[in-house]
Amino acid sequence: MSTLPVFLPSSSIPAVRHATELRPGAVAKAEAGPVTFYPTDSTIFAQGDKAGSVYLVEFGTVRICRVTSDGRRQINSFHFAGDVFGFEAGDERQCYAESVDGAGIRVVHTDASGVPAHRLLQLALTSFASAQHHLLRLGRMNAVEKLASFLLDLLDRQESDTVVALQMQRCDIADYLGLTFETVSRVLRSLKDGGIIKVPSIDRVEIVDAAALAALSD
Amino acid sequence: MSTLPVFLPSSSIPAVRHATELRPGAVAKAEAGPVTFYPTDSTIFAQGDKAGSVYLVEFGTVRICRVTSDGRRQINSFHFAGDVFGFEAGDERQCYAESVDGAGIRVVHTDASGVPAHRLLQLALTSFASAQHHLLRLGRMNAVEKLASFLLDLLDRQESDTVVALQMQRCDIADYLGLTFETVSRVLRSLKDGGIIKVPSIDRVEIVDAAALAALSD
DNA sequence: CGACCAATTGAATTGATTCAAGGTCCGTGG
DNA sequence: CCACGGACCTTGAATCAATTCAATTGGTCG
Repeated sequence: MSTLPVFLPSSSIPAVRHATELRPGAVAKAEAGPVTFYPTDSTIFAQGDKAGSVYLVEFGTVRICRVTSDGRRQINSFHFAGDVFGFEAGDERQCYAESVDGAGIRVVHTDASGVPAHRLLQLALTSFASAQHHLLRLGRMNAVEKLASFLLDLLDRQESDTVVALQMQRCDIADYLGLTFETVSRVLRSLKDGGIIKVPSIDRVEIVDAAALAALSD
Repeated sequence: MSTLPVFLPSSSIPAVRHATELRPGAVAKAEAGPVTFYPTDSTIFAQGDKAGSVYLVEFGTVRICRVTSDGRRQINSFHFAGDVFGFEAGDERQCYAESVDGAGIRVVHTDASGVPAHRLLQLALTSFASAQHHLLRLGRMNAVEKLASFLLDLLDRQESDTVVALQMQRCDIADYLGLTFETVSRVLRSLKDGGIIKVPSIDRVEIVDAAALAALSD
Protein backbone atom coordinates (compact mmCIF):
# COMPACT_ATOMS: atom_id res chain seq x y z
CA MET A 1 0.00 0.00 0.00
CA SER A 2 1.33 3.40 -0.88
CA THR A 3 1.64 5.80 1.98
CA LEU A 4 3.08 8.61 -0.06
CA PRO A 5 0.94 11.63 -0.69
CA VAL A 6 0.59 12.59 -4.32
CA PHE A 7 -0.24 15.86 -5.96
CA LEU A 8 -3.56 15.88 -7.69
CA PRO A 9 -4.18 17.36 -11.07
CA SER A 10 -7.23 19.46 -10.41
CA SER A 11 -9.25 17.35 -12.83
CA SER A 12 -8.89 14.35 -10.54
CA ILE A 13 -10.37 16.00 -7.46
CA PRO A 14 -13.60 14.20 -6.67
CA ALA A 15 -16.77 16.01 -7.57
CA VAL A 16 -17.81 16.73 -4.02
CA ARG A 17 -18.51 20.15 -2.75
CA HIS A 18 -15.21 21.60 -1.65
CA ALA A 19 -14.19 22.98 1.68
CA THR A 20 -13.85 26.54 0.60
CA GLU A 21 -17.21 26.43 -1.05
CA LEU A 22 -18.85 25.04 2.05
CA ARG A 23 -17.37 27.64 4.36
CA PRO A 24 -16.52 30.65 2.27
CA GLY A 25 -14.91 32.61 5.06
CA ALA A 26 -12.61 29.93 6.41
CA VAL A 27 -9.41 30.26 4.47
CA ALA A 28 -9.34 31.50 0.92
CA LYS A 29 -7.90 29.03 -1.55
CA ALA A 30 -5.49 31.70 -2.65
CA GLU A 31 -3.92 31.59 0.78
CA ALA A 32 -3.48 27.85 0.66
CA GLY A 33 -1.35 25.60 -1.49
CA PRO A 34 -2.56 23.09 -4.06
CA VAL A 35 -4.55 20.03 -3.03
CA THR A 36 -2.46 17.01 -2.11
CA PHE A 37 -4.07 13.59 -1.95
CA TYR A 38 -3.24 11.39 1.02
CA PRO A 39 -4.27 7.74 0.64
CA THR A 40 -5.91 5.82 3.45
CA ASP A 41 -3.69 5.62 6.55
CA SER A 42 -0.94 7.75 5.10
CA THR A 43 0.81 10.27 7.31
CA ILE A 44 0.17 13.98 6.85
CA PHE A 45 2.58 15.02 9.55
CA ALA A 46 4.37 13.04 12.22
CA GLN A 47 5.06 13.59 15.88
CA GLY A 48 8.36 15.44 16.17
CA ASP A 49 8.01 17.16 12.80
CA LYS A 50 8.68 20.83 12.66
CA ALA A 51 5.43 22.75 13.04
CA GLY A 52 4.65 26.03 11.31
CA SER A 53 1.84 25.27 8.90
CA VAL A 54 -1.79 24.41 9.27
CA TYR A 55 -3.86 22.35 6.87
CA LEU A 56 -7.19 22.76 5.18
CA VAL A 57 -9.23 19.63 4.47
CA GLU A 58 -10.67 19.80 0.98
CA PHE A 59 -12.34 16.39 1.07
CA GLY A 60 -12.04 13.17 3.08
CA THR A 61 -11.31 12.62 6.75
CA VAL A 62 -8.25 13.20 8.91
CA ARG A 63 -7.42 11.95 12.40
CA ILE A 64 -5.14 13.68 14.88
CA CYS A 65 -3.47 11.21 17.25
CA ARG A 66 -1.07 10.73 20.09
CA VAL A 67 0.30 7.49 21.49
CA THR A 68 1.65 6.43 24.85
CA SER A 69 5.04 4.80 25.01
CA ASP A 70 3.43 1.37 25.14
CA GLY A 71 1.35 1.97 22.06
CA ARG A 72 -2.06 2.99 23.32
CA ARG A 73 -3.49 5.53 20.91
CA GLN A 74 -5.70 8.51 21.61
CA ILE A 75 -7.38 10.21 18.69
CA ASN A 76 -7.85 13.85 19.66
CA SER A 77 -10.04 14.85 16.76
CA PHE A 78 -11.42 14.03 13.35
CA HIS A 79 -11.44 16.64 10.61
CA PHE A 80 -13.65 16.85 7.54
CA ALA A 81 -13.99 19.08 4.49
CA GLY A 82 -13.68 22.70 5.50
CA ASP A 83 -11.84 22.04 8.75
CA VAL A 84 -8.46 23.51 9.47
CA PHE A 85 -6.15 21.40 11.61
CA GLY A 86 -2.53 21.27 12.66
CA PHE A 87 -2.30 24.06 15.22
CA GLU A 88 0.68 23.69 17.48
CA ALA A 89 1.94 25.74 20.40
CA GLY A 90 5.64 25.03 20.01
CA ASP A 91 7.81 24.49 16.99
CA GLU A 92 7.56 20.71 17.17
CA ARG A 93 4.51 18.55 16.54
CA GLN A 94 3.17 16.79 19.62
CA CYS A 95 0.60 14.87 17.62
CA TYR A 96 0.55 13.18 14.26
CA ALA A 97 -2.06 13.44 11.53
CA GLU A 98 -3.19 10.69 9.18
CA SER A 99 -5.66 10.35 6.38
CA VAL A 100 -8.53 8.12 7.41
CA ASP A 101 -10.11 7.42 4.07
CA GLY A 102 -8.16 9.20 1.39
CA ALA A 103 -8.18 12.93 1.90
CA GLY A 104 -7.36 16.02 -0.11
CA ILE A 105 -5.41 18.57 1.87
CA ARG A 106 -4.10 22.07 1.25
CA VAL A 107 -1.20 23.49 3.21
CA VAL A 108 -1.69 26.92 4.72
CA HIS A 109 1.54 28.60 5.72
CA THR A 110 0.85 30.61 8.83
CA ASP A 111 3.96 32.72 8.91
CA ALA A 112 4.44 34.47 5.63
CA SER A 113 0.99 33.92 4.19
CA GLY A 114 -1.77 36.40 3.88
CA VAL A 115 -3.96 34.79 6.51
CA PRO A 116 -4.44 37.45 9.16
CA ALA A 117 -3.60 36.54 12.75
CA HIS A 118 -7.09 37.21 14.03
CA ARG A 119 -8.46 34.73 11.51
CA LEU A 120 -5.93 32.11 12.60
CA LEU A 121 -6.84 32.83 16.20
CA GLN A 122 -10.47 32.22 15.40
CA LEU A 123 -9.66 28.87 13.80
CA ALA A 124 -7.38 27.86 16.65
CA LEU A 125 -10.10 28.71 19.13
CA THR A 126 -12.49 26.46 17.25
CA SER A 127 -10.06 23.58 17.66
CA PHE A 128 -9.64 24.48 21.30
CA ALA A 129 -13.39 24.54 21.87
CA SER A 130 -13.90 21.10 20.43
CA ALA A 131 -11.00 19.74 22.45
CA GLN A 132 -12.64 21.16 25.56
CA HIS A 133 -15.92 19.59 24.65
CA HIS A 134 -14.17 16.29 24.14
CA LEU A 135 -12.63 16.52 27.60
CA LEU A 136 -16.10 16.34 29.12
CA ARG A 137 -16.88 13.28 27.04
CA LEU A 138 -13.70 11.48 27.99
CA GLY A 139 -13.70 12.46 31.61
CA ARG A 140 -17.29 12.18 32.65
CA MET A 141 -19.39 10.18 30.21
CA ASN A 142 -20.06 6.46 30.07
CA ALA A 143 -19.82 4.43 26.89
CA VAL A 144 -23.41 5.00 25.77
CA GLU A 145 -23.21 8.73 26.35
CA LYS A 146 -19.91 8.93 24.50
CA LEU A 147 -21.36 7.24 21.45
CA ALA A 148 -24.54 9.28 21.54
CA SER A 149 -22.60 12.50 21.79
CA PHE A 150 -20.22 11.42 19.04
CA LEU A 151 -23.01 10.53 16.63
CA LEU A 152 -24.76 13.85 17.22
CA ASP A 153 -21.49 15.64 16.65
CA LEU A 154 -21.06 13.95 13.30
CA LEU A 155 -24.68 14.62 12.41
CA ASP A 156 -24.07 18.29 13.09
CA ARG A 157 -21.03 18.44 10.88
CA GLN A 158 -22.45 16.54 7.93
CA GLU A 159 -25.01 17.55 5.36
CA SER A 160 -27.81 15.13 6.12
CA ASP A 161 -29.81 15.54 9.27
CA THR A 162 -30.78 11.91 9.60
CA VAL A 163 -27.89 9.84 8.28
CA VAL A 164 -24.33 9.83 9.57
CA ALA A 165 -21.47 8.47 7.48
CA LEU A 166 -18.90 6.66 9.57
CA GLN A 167 -15.83 7.03 7.43
CA MET A 168 -13.58 5.72 10.16
CA GLN A 169 -13.52 2.18 11.46
CA ARG A 170 -14.68 0.99 14.86
CA CYS A 171 -11.15 1.02 16.18
CA ASP A 172 -10.78 4.72 15.32
CA ILE A 173 -14.03 5.53 17.05
CA ALA A 174 -12.87 3.57 20.07
CA ASP A 175 -9.54 5.37 20.21
CA TYR A 176 -11.35 8.67 19.89
CA LEU A 177 -13.81 7.93 22.69
CA GLY A 178 -11.42 6.19 25.05
CA LEU A 179 -13.09 2.79 24.66
CA THR A 180 -12.31 -0.54 23.06
CA PHE A 181 -13.66 -1.40 19.64
CA GLU A 182 -15.69 -4.22 21.18
CA THR A 183 -17.45 -1.75 23.42
CA VAL A 184 -18.17 0.54 20.47
CA SER A 185 -19.70 -2.40 18.67
CA ARG A 186 -21.79 -3.41 21.66
CA VAL A 187 -23.07 0.11 22.29
CA LEU A 188 -24.07 0.56 18.65
CA ARG A 189 -25.94 -2.70 18.95
CA SER A 190 -27.77 -1.58 22.08
CA LEU A 191 -28.73 1.73 20.46
CA LYS A 192 -30.00 -0.25 17.51
CA ASP A 193 -31.95 -2.59 19.80
CA GLY A 194 -33.37 0.44 21.55
CA GLY A 195 -34.74 1.73 18.25
CA ILE A 196 -32.65 4.90 18.48
CA ILE A 197 -30.50 4.26 15.43
CA LYS A 198 -30.41 1.99 12.43
CA VAL A 199 -27.21 0.68 10.90
CA PRO A 200 -28.03 0.06 7.22
CA SER A 201 -24.39 -0.60 6.41
CA ILE A 202 -21.20 -0.81 8.35
CA ASP A 203 -20.29 2.78 7.59
CA ARG A 204 -23.70 4.38 7.87
CA VAL A 205 -25.88 5.16 10.84
CA GLU A 206 -29.39 6.43 10.52
CA ILE A 207 -30.53 8.53 13.44
CA VAL A 208 -34.08 7.42 14.13
CA ASP A 209 -34.63 9.19 17.43
CA ALA A 210 -32.38 12.23 17.69
CA ALA A 211 -34.13 13.41 20.83
CA ALA A 212 -33.35 10.16 22.59
CA LEU A 213 -29.73 10.44 21.52
CA ALA A 214 -29.60 14.00 22.79
CA ALA A 215 -31.06 12.89 26.10
CA LEU A 216 -28.35 10.24 26.36
CA SER A 217 -25.55 12.53 25.32
CA ASP A 218 -25.71 14.87 28.29
CA MET B 1 -19.38 32.70 52.44
CA SER B 2 -18.73 35.65 50.22
CA THR B 3 -18.61 34.85 46.55
CA LEU B 4 -18.16 38.39 45.37
CA PRO B 5 -14.82 39.40 43.97
CA VAL B 6 -13.30 42.49 45.53
CA PHE B 7 -10.82 44.95 44.21
CA LEU B 8 -7.52 44.85 45.96
CA PRO B 9 -5.59 47.89 47.04
CA SER B 10 -2.15 47.10 45.67
CA SER B 11 -0.71 47.06 49.17
CA SER B 12 -2.79 43.98 50.00
CA ILE B 13 -1.51 41.82 47.19
CA PRO B 14 0.37 38.95 48.76
CA ALA B 15 4.11 39.12 48.59
CA VAL B 16 4.50 36.32 46.08
CA ARG B 17 6.32 36.72 42.85
CA HIS B 18 3.84 38.01 40.37
CA ALA B 19 2.75 36.58 37.11
CA THR B 20 4.22 39.22 34.94
CA GLU B 21 7.51 38.98 36.72
CA LEU B 22 7.61 35.23 36.27
CA ARG B 23 6.88 35.35 32.58
CA PRO B 24 7.87 38.77 31.34
CA GLY B 25 6.66 38.26 27.83
CA ALA B 26 3.21 36.92 28.59
CA VAL B 27 0.98 39.94 28.82
CA ALA B 28 2.23 43.28 30.00
CA LYS B 29 0.48 44.60 33.09
CA ALA B 30 -0.26 47.77 31.20
CA GLU B 31 -2.45 45.77 28.85
CA ALA B 32 -4.39 44.24 31.71
CA GLY B 33 -6.74 45.73 34.25
CA PRO B 34 -6.16 45.97 37.99
CA VAL B 35 -5.95 42.86 40.17
CA THR B 36 -9.27 41.61 41.48
CA PHE B 37 -9.34 39.14 44.35
CA TYR B 38 -11.65 36.17 44.06
CA PRO B 39 -12.23 34.28 47.33
CA THR B 40 -12.25 30.49 47.48
CA ASP B 41 -14.96 28.96 45.28
CA SER B 42 -16.14 32.29 43.89
CA THR B 43 -17.10 32.54 40.26
CA ILE B 44 -14.85 34.40 37.83
CA PHE B 45 -17.12 33.86 34.89
CA ALA B 46 -20.14 31.63 34.40
CA GLN B 47 -21.31 29.36 31.60
CA GLY B 48 -23.48 31.45 29.29
CA ASP B 49 -21.69 34.70 30.07
CA LYS B 50 -20.68 36.87 27.20
CA ALA B 51 -17.09 36.08 26.21
CA GLY B 52 -14.63 38.63 24.91
CA SER B 53 -11.96 38.94 27.54
CA VAL B 54 -9.23 36.70 28.81
CA TYR B 55 -7.76 36.68 32.28
CA LEU B 56 -4.29 36.75 33.73
CA VAL B 57 -3.67 34.94 37.00
CA GLU B 58 -1.57 37.08 39.30
CA PHE B 59 -1.58 34.65 42.22
CA GLY B 60 -3.66 31.71 43.42
CA THR B 61 -5.35 28.93 41.48
CA VAL B 62 -8.27 28.86 39.05
CA ARG B 63 -10.28 25.93 37.73
CA ILE B 64 -12.11 25.83 34.40
CA CYS B 65 -15.15 23.54 34.52
CA ARG B 66 -18.10 22.15 32.63
CA VAL B 67 -20.99 20.13 33.98
CA THR B 68 -23.36 17.61 32.48
CA SER B 69 -27.07 18.17 32.88
CA ASP B 70 -27.15 15.73 35.79
CA GLY B 71 -24.40 17.49 37.64
CA ARG B 72 -21.25 15.56 36.86
CA ARG B 73 -18.38 17.99 36.67
CA GLN B 74 -15.32 17.95 34.45
CA ILE B 75 -12.47 20.31 35.29
CA ASN B 76 -10.71 21.09 32.02
CA SER B 77 -7.72 22.86 33.47
CA PHE B 78 -6.11 24.50 36.45
CA HIS B 79 -4.38 27.83 36.11
CA PHE B 80 -1.67 29.35 38.28
CA ALA B 81 0.25 32.60 38.47
CA GLY B 82 1.31 33.70 35.02
CA ASP B 83 -1.31 31.68 33.17
CA VAL B 84 -3.80 33.28 30.85
CA PHE B 85 -7.21 31.61 30.68
CA GLY B 86 -10.67 32.28 29.34
CA PHE B 87 -10.24 31.75 25.61
CA GLU B 88 -13.53 31.12 23.89
CA ALA B 89 -14.40 30.38 20.27
CA GLY B 90 -17.86 31.93 20.21
CA ASP B 91 -19.31 34.91 21.98
CA GLU B 92 -20.77 32.85 24.81
CA ARG B 93 -18.86 31.01 27.52
CA GLN B 94 -19.12 27.23 27.32
CA CYS B 95 -17.25 26.74 30.57
CA TYR B 96 -17.18 28.49 33.90
CA ALA B 97 -14.18 29.61 35.92
CA GLU B 98 -13.83 29.60 39.70
CA SER B 99 -11.19 30.53 42.17
CA VAL B 100 -9.85 27.45 43.92
CA ASP B 101 -8.03 29.01 46.81
CA GLY B 102 -8.37 32.74 46.62
CA ALA B 103 -6.89 34.13 43.45
CA GLY B 104 -5.84 37.51 42.12
CA ILE B 105 -6.89 38.05 38.53
CA ARG B 106 -6.42 40.76 35.93
CA VAL B 107 -8.80 41.17 33.03
CA VAL B 108 -7.24 41.42 29.58
CA HIS B 109 -9.58 42.83 26.97
CA THR B 110 -8.82 41.13 23.70
CA ASP B 111 -10.68 43.39 21.35
CA ALA B 112 -9.62 46.97 21.82
CA SER B 113 -6.53 46.34 23.89
CA GLY B 114 -2.97 46.59 22.81
CA VAL B 115 -2.31 42.85 22.94
CA PRO B 116 -1.33 41.89 19.42
CA ALA B 117 -3.24 39.05 17.78
CA HIS B 118 -0.18 36.89 17.27
CA ARG B 119 0.53 37.08 21.00
CA LEU B 120 -3.05 36.06 21.79
CA LEU B 121 -2.74 33.25 19.28
CA GLN B 122 0.37 32.04 21.03
CA LEU B 123 -1.42 32.01 24.39
CA ALA B 124 -4.49 30.30 22.96
CA LEU B 125 -2.29 27.64 21.41
CA THR B 126 -0.73 26.99 24.79
CA SER B 127 -4.18 26.34 26.23
CA PHE B 128 -4.97 24.15 23.25
CA ALA B 129 -1.78 22.14 23.70
CA SER B 130 -2.48 21.38 27.32
CA ALA B 131 -6.06 20.42 26.50
CA GLN B 132 -4.70 18.00 23.91
CA HIS B 133 -2.29 16.57 26.38
CA HIS B 134 -5.11 16.12 28.84
CA LEU B 135 -7.15 14.23 26.25
CA LEU B 136 -4.51 11.51 26.23
CA ARG B 137 -4.68 11.30 30.00
CA LEU B 138 -8.44 11.07 30.11
CA GLY B 139 -8.82 8.75 27.18
CA ARG B 140 -6.02 6.28 27.58
CA MET B 141 -4.50 6.31 31.04
CA ASN B 142 -5.46 4.34 34.12
CA ALA B 143 -5.83 5.91 37.54
CA VAL B 144 -2.20 5.52 38.59
CA GLU B 145 -0.91 6.94 35.31
CA LYS B 146 -3.30 9.86 35.54
CA LEU B 147 -2.09 10.80 39.00
CA ALA B 148 1.56 10.34 38.10
CA SER B 149 1.17 12.52 35.04
CA PHE B 150 -0.76 15.13 36.99
CA LEU B 151 1.84 15.36 39.74
CA LEU B 152 4.65 15.74 37.23
CA ASP B 153 2.67 18.43 35.46
CA LEU B 154 2.31 20.37 38.69
CA LEU B 155 5.97 19.84 39.51
CA ASP B 156 6.86 21.33 36.16
CA ARG B 157 4.75 24.40 36.68
CA GLN B 158 5.82 25.16 40.22
CA GLU B 159 9.08 26.53 41.57
CA SER B 160 10.31 23.58 43.59
CA ASP B 161 11.55 20.51 41.82
CA THR B 162 10.76 18.11 44.64
CA VAL B 163 7.65 19.37 46.39
CA VAL B 164 4.25 19.90 44.82
CA ALA B 165 1.63 22.08 46.48
CA LEU B 166 -1.86 20.66 46.03
CA GLN B 167 -3.94 23.81 46.37
CA MET B 168 -7.07 22.04 45.23
CA GLN B 169 -8.89 19.38 47.15
CA ARG B 170 -9.15 15.70 46.26
CA CYS B 171 -12.52 16.21 44.67
CA ASP B 172 -11.09 18.80 42.27
CA ILE B 173 -8.27 16.47 41.33
CA ALA B 174 -10.79 13.71 40.76
CA ASP B 175 -12.97 15.89 38.56
CA TYR B 176 -9.90 16.93 36.61
CA LEU B 177 -8.69 13.38 36.06
CA GLY B 178 -12.05 11.77 35.44
CA LEU B 179 -11.94 9.73 38.64
CA THR B 180 -13.70 9.70 42.01
CA PHE B 181 -12.11 11.34 45.01
CA GLU B 182 -11.89 7.94 46.70
CA THR B 183 -9.78 6.65 43.85
CA VAL B 184 -7.52 9.70 44.03
CA SER B 185 -7.04 9.01 47.71
CA ARG B 186 -6.30 5.35 47.14
CA VAL B 187 -3.82 6.01 44.35
CA LEU B 188 -1.95 8.59 46.42
CA ARG B 189 -1.76 6.01 49.14
CA SER B 190 -0.38 3.36 46.83
CA LEU B 191 2.23 5.77 45.47
CA LYS B 192 3.16 6.55 49.05
CA ASP B 193 3.36 2.85 49.90
CA GLY B 194 5.51 2.34 46.85
CA GLY B 195 8.00 4.90 48.14
CA ILE B 196 7.47 7.12 45.12
CA ILE B 197 5.98 10.08 46.95
CA LYS B 198 5.59 11.35 50.49
CA VAL B 199 2.55 13.26 51.69
CA PRO B 200 3.82 15.43 54.55
CA SER B 201 0.54 17.29 54.75
CA ILE B 202 -2.78 17.07 53.04
CA ASP B 203 -1.87 19.76 50.53
CA ARG B 204 1.75 18.85 49.88
CA VAL B 205 3.31 16.00 47.98
CA GLU B 206 7.01 15.37 47.99
CA ILE B 207 8.27 13.65 44.88
CA VAL B 208 10.76 11.07 46.10
CA ASP B 209 11.27 9.17 42.89
CA ALA B 210 10.53 11.37 39.89
CA ALA B 211 11.88 8.77 37.49
CA ALA B 212 9.41 6.19 38.75
CA LEU B 213 6.60 8.70 38.36
CA ALA B 214 7.72 9.47 34.85
CA ALA B 215 7.79 5.78 34.04
CA LEU B 216 4.25 5.46 35.31
CA SER B 217 3.00 8.55 33.55
CA ASP B 218 3.47 7.36 30.01
C1' DC C 1 -14.93 20.57 73.35
C1' DG C 2 -18.04 19.67 69.74
C1' DA C 3 -19.44 20.25 64.98
C1' DC C 4 -18.38 20.08 60.43
C1' DC C 5 -16.02 19.13 56.32
C1' DA C 6 -12.53 16.71 53.91
C1' DA C 7 -9.96 12.63 53.47
C1' DT C 8 -9.18 7.84 54.21
C1' DT C 9 -10.23 3.07 54.24
C1' DG C 10 -13.02 -1.14 53.53
C1' DA C 11 -16.41 -4.18 51.14
C1' DA C 12 -19.56 -4.99 47.51
C1' DT C 13 -20.83 -3.87 42.96
C1' DT C 14 -20.51 -2.82 38.16
C1' DG C 15 -19.23 -1.01 33.60
C1' DA C 16 -15.92 -1.80 30.55
C1' DT C 17 -12.14 -4.69 29.21
C1' DT C 18 -9.91 -8.87 27.91
C1' DC C 19 -9.78 -13.03 25.72
C1' DA C 20 -11.82 -16.07 22.59
C1' DA C 21 -14.86 -17.62 19.00
C1' DG C 22 -17.55 -16.85 15.07
C1' DG C 23 -19.48 -13.94 11.23
C1' DT C 24 -19.44 -10.65 7.33
C1' DC C 25 -17.58 -8.34 3.65
C1' DC C 26 -14.53 -7.77 -0.18
C1' DG C 27 -10.81 -8.38 -3.30
C1' DT C 28 -7.99 -11.85 -5.65
C1' DG C 29 -7.01 -15.72 -8.24
C1' DG C 30 -7.97 -20.29 -9.88
C1' DC D 1 -18.11 -17.57 -11.26
C1' DC D 2 -17.03 -19.28 -7.05
C1' DA D 3 -13.58 -20.52 -3.52
C1' DC D 4 -10.24 -18.71 -0.58
C1' DG D 5 -7.90 -15.45 2.54
C1' DG D 6 -7.63 -11.57 5.22
C1' DA D 7 -9.36 -7.57 7.52
C1' DC D 8 -12.88 -5.90 10.16
C1' DC D 9 -16.81 -6.45 12.95
C1' DT D 10 -19.84 -8.85 16.17
C1' DT D 11 -20.95 -11.56 20.10
C1' DG D 12 -20.17 -14.23 24.38
C1' DA D 13 -17.99 -15.31 28.89
C1' DA D 14 -14.75 -14.29 32.38
C1' DT D 15 -12.09 -10.82 34.58
C1' DC D 16 -10.75 -6.56 36.54
C1' DA D 17 -10.22 -1.61 37.51
C1' DA D 18 -12.74 1.77 39.26
C1' DT D 19 -16.99 3.08 41.42
C1' DT D 20 -20.46 3.06 44.91
C1' DC D 21 -21.88 2.83 49.41
C1' DA D 22 -20.69 2.93 54.11
C1' DA D 23 -17.97 3.69 58.14
C1' DT D 24 -14.15 5.93 60.29
C1' DT D 25 -10.43 9.15 60.90
C1' DG D 26 -8.33 13.63 60.85
C1' DG D 27 -8.14 18.51 60.88
C1' DT D 28 -10.05 23.13 61.61
C1' DC D 29 -12.76 26.67 63.50
C1' DG D 30 -16.13 28.75 66.41
